[in-house]
Amino acid sequence: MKAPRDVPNALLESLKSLGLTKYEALVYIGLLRTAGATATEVHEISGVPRASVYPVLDRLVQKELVSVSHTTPKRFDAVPPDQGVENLMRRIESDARSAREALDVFYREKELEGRGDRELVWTIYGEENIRTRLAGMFGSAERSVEVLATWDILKGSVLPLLESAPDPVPVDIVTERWEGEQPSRFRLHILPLAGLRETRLPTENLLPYEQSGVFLVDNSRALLWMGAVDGQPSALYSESEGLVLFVRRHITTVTEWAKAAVQ
Amino acid sequence: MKAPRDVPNALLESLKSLGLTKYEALVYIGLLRTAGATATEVHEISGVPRASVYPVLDRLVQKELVSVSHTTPKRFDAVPPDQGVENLMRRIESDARSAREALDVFYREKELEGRGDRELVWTIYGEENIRTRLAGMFGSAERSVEVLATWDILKGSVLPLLESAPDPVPVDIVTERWEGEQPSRFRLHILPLAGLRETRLPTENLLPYEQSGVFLVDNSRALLWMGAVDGQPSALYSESEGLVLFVRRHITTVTEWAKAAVQ
DNA sequence: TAAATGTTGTTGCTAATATAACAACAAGGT
DNA sequence: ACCTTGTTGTTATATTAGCAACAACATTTA
Repeated sequence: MKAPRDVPNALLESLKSLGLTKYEALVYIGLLRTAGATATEVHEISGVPRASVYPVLDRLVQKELVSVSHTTPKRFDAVPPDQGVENLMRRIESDARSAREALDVFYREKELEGRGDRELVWTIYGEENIRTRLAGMFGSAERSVEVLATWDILKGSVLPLLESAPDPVPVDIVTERWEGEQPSRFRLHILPLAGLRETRLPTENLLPYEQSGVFLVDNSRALLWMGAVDGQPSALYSESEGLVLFVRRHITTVTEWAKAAVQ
Repeated sequence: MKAPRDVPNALLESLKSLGLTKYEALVYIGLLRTAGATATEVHEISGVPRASVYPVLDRLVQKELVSVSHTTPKRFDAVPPDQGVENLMRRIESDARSAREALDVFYREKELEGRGDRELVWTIYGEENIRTRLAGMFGSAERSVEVLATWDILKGSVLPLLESAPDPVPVDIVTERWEGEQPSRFRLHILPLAGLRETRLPTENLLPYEQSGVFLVDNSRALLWMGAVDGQPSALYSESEGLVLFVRRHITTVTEWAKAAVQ
C-alpha cells in the first residue's frame, strides 16, 4: 500500500482557502493518487484517522469532489483536479456575488451622506486600489489634470486611465522620456534628465524614485504614488489644502527646472 | 453614533468563505457604512470589542479591504464592495491556480497505472461532473455511441457534448421528440409516445422519468443519468459487464417497441 | 501648573467554537 | 472465531472571539 507521503504545506493552505479542511485536503489528495479506494485504504493513504475518514468523505461527496461506488464496501474516487477545483470555485464565486450585492446595500447608504474626509490623508494599499482611485479622480476632473511620474509607471498603469478624463479638461504630463508617438490629447513635458545630470541642479531630487509619481486634479485632489515599499505598492490620497499645495508647488518647481535646463 | 445594527447571517457566511473571519466581516461592513472612522468608532459601529479592532483592522489593510489615514488617531475607510470583493477573489483565484497545478502532479501519477475500476459502479454527483464524464466517454468512442434519453436532457445538457464524438463512429439517439432540424450526423429514432399510450404496451415504463437517460459507448461503458434526486442530479457510471449488458438490453428493447408501435 | 479625566493603542489572559484524533463497539462477512 | 466496515461518543488541539488592565498621550479642570 502506498505511504501517506507528505503533502506540501503550501498546497494545504491553498485548498484551505478554497474551503477545505486539512483532512478534506489530505483525503482528496490521497484519492487523486489511487483509483477506487475503500474507506480503510483512504485512511492508509492519507494518514487521516480511520474513524474521521467517513464524515470527511461524506463532505467531499457533498462538495462534488469525489464519487462513490455502489459496492460493499463502498469505494471512492476523486474527481480530476481541474473539474474539482472548478466545482469549489463555483461555490465561492456564487458567495462572492451574493456578498457583493449585500455589501452594496450598506455601501449605498453612506454615499448619500457627504464625505467628511476633506482634511485627511489616506493611505491606499495595492495597485488595483490605487488605479481605481486614480480612475475616479481623472473621470471626475472638471478643470485640470496634472501628472508628474516616471515613465515606467505611466506606461504600465496610468496612461489607460487618463483616457477617462473628460475631453475639454487639459491634461499635463511631466515625465523623463516617452516611447511611441506623442499623443496630441495630452500636453507633454519631457525632462531631459541626461542633460540635467551635467548641470549643478539637484537632479537626484527631480525624479529620484523608480515607480513613483504625483497626480493633481482640479488643484484640489492629490495622489502620491509611493511605489512598492514592502511588496505591494501604496499611495497617499488627500483633498487637504496642505498636501494639495505641496504637490502644486512640487509640480511647478520641477517644470520650471525643466525649462531652465532646456534653455 | 450608529448602532451596531445586526448583519444578515448569510452575508457573514459568504464573507467567511471568501476568507474573512466573523470580526473581519463585521468591521468591514461597519466601515462601509461610514466615512473615515477611528478605531473606537469602528468598535462602536461594528460591535467588535475595542481591543480586537486593532489586529482586525491590520489584517483588513493587509487584505486590501480598508485604507488608513495618516492622522492621529488613525482613521480607516473601506474600499468599495466591488473592488474589495475583487481583491479577495484575486487571492483565492491565485490559490486555485496553484492548487490545480500541484494537484495535477499527484493526479498524473495515477494515470499511468491502469484503472482497476472495470467492475465497479460509480455514483457521480453534480451535473458538471456528469457532463465531464459524458464528454470523456463520447470523445474516446471507437465503435458506437448509443443514447436513450428524454428530450429535455438531450437539449439542455447532452447534444453539445455529442459533437466531440469522433466522426466515423455512428451515433444512435432514441428520444420521444425532436425540436428543430434533424441533424444528419446522428441516427434518430423518435418514439411516438402519444400513439403508444393507446396500445396495451407498458408505455409507462418506456421513458417514465423526467430528466433521465442512459448512455452506452462501444458496448463497454455505460452511464445512467438518474435526474435530480435531492437537489443536484446524480448518475451511475460503470464498465462492468453486468450493467453494460442491462443497458444494452434496455436500449434494444425500447427500440424494438418503438418499431412495433410504428408498424 | 498640577491633578483629574479621557482616549488611543498594546499586551496578555480566558472563553467559545471548530477541527482533529482516539477509543470502543455493533453489524456483517469469511 | 476472526477480521473489516461503518458508527458513535469522548478527549485533545488550534483558531477565533472576548475581556481586563495598562502605558502613552492629549484635554480638561482646579
